[in-house]
Amino acid sequence: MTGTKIRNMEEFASVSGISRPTLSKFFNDPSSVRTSTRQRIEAALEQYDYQPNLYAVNQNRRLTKNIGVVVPYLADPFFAKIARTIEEHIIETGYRPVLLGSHGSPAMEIANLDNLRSIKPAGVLLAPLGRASDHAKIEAFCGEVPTVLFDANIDGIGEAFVGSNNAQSIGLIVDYLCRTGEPPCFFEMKSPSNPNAFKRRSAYIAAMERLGHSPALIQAEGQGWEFEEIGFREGTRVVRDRNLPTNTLLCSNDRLAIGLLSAAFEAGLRVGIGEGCDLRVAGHDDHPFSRYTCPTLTTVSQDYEAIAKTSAAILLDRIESEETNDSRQERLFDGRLIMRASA
Amino acid sequence: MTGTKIRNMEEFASVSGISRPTLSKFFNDPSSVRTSTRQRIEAALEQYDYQPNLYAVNQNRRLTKNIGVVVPYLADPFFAKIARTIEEHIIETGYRPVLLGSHGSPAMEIANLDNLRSIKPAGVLLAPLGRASDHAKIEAFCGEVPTVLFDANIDGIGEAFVGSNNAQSIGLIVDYLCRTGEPPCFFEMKSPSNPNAFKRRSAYIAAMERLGHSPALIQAEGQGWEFEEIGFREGTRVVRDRNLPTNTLLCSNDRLAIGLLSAAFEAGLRVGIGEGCDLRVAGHDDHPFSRYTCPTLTTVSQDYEAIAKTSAAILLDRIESEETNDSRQERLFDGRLIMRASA
DNA sequence: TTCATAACTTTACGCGCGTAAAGAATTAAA
DNA sequence: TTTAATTCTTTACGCGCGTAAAGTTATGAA
Repeated sequence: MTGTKIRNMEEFASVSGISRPTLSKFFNDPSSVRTSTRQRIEAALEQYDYQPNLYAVNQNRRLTKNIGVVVPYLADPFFAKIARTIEEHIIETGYRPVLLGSHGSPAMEIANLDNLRSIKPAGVLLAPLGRASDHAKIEAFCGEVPTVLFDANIDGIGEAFVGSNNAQSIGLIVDYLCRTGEPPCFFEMKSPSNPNAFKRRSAYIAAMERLGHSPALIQAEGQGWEFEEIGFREGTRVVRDRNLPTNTLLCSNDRLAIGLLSAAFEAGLRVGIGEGCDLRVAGHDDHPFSRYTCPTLTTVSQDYEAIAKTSAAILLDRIESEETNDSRQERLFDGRLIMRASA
Repeated sequence: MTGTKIRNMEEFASVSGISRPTLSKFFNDPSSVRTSTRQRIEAALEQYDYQPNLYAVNQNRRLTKNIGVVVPYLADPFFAKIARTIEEHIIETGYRPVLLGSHGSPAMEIANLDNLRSIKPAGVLLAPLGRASDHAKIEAFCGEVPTVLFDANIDGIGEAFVGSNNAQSIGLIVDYLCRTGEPPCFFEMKSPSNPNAFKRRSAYIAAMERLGHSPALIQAEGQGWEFEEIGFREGTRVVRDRNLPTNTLLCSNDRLAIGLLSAAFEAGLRVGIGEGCDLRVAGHDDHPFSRYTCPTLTTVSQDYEAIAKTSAAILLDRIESEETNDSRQERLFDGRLIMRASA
């Protein structure tokens, strides 16, 4: 890149001594040209500053190298982290990730998909909002664009689903809590927007019954994605009323637990496993902030890496094999117990 | 949208009875055609499902309607929030935001700018990493694409800078802390990557001297963007050594404070303003999680909304007036004291 | 050396749209 | 009603690249 700017592929062809069709092949897939030719082109690229015009390229390709990544809420570090991991895997394979957040709004989720449609993505990785999502429109989108769902499942929609094995992970922490103290009651939202929440509730009930305990649910009012706020509000109420059936609370997710811990702290309750503690609190997800709560939060970590890697791999496989799938696979990954100070 | 799919503008012209050049004008700027014509087109758009091919459109335009938004770290809720606010303002004005995070890596920051270059953005809003950034390459980029910096300034680079008035906001909280208890010492990173950190340090020193106190700095070792971890580590050390010059700590940002609070909690120190408290801790930024720390964190909130709105407005103004600016303006917004329980 | 094959060059067309130019139709003002 | 200004239609070209077809050159095995 000695600075000489090249305006188009024609011009680059003349300065590099390679014909334009060959250059076109090269830019689409460097390995599709002879090694000696590739080296000549790469040498020329060192000298001249040229890259194909993205818009001209994509206009003539039926499907682009873009891959949409849509998550419910980008300001949630959990989704920011998993989205980032997915992005890395996509880039490695030579595709271009396009990251979009829906900010908890079903309308924006659909708007994001519409926006993606206009950039003709090769495929989309979608973590849907869940119950609030416009299922019909998402299904229509999946009919047009190869889409793999992750994190939250919608039955039958998309090429595949990749997520956490809530039955296993909740079972894991229920076992742990029962083994080390009083059986937990389950702290969740009354009308959660995420399908995982329902799975976790069922998994909690099943685990409790398996161990011969009777399940108990504490359900917080509130809508939307301000989970900490909801956890704090309901936590304050629970602590004030002091009519808990047990001293152990298992939260449906870490963000609720963060709010709950804050409420317990304000009320002067000691949370933890030691002597003199009033309450045990556990979460689920291993949220990035759960290491810094007071006390640090015992939780179950999802296998981010595996979920990100697998969902990207399945999508790319579907894209490159071009086969319309008949078998919609569901891949679930086990959680891992993260023991900290809160339970 | 009765479902009849239209393949291109030509086809839409024939079914709508409007000539293609007029349609082209309409899609570029609906107000550029007569009202009656616009209504006929809009009526046709209701019936037929058509939208111009994004790639064909942008190929022929010198500059697109894309606006890049680059932040240092998308997994930081602070940046996620301000980026979101900026996105909203951009969408309102009919442009398309393209959100990119640099994940703390200067190389990725440059890669993001290179990626943006290839989509020919009309302009870019950039919150640079700061000291670690490749200033030369950023400057070169700003020479090609109208760029407004926000959050972190790099002297002389870009069309403008929009950020917080650190002198004011730090002064504000130093005043408050001195008024209500012991003068604070300043808790920060020894080699911070963000230019705001230096401004805040200077502002702290200036405020202390103005009030006749001698400033004291506590500088945490550590690199990168894991501020909570760094705050926790250094916090643990500080608490263990117990050689603080004062019982009040002002943290350079909330994420350091979150780590510090966690360390204080683990060490059994009582943080807060009441009787029997060992320590007061304050932060800066009003991080989304600072409402849920234990105790809740007293801090200074940045004026997200104004920073987002103003930086977007200045950029759009520059884009639409097409004038190469000679006067690089810097706009700073005052912070607001958020009094909570920690100080 | 011979020859089949792979890889290349040359030529040419098309993608969907921006946009310029010239003439026709509409609108608003006189 | 006449006239001038807008706004439209028609026609045509170009953007930068994908890609097909036919001919040419390079490659490597026999």
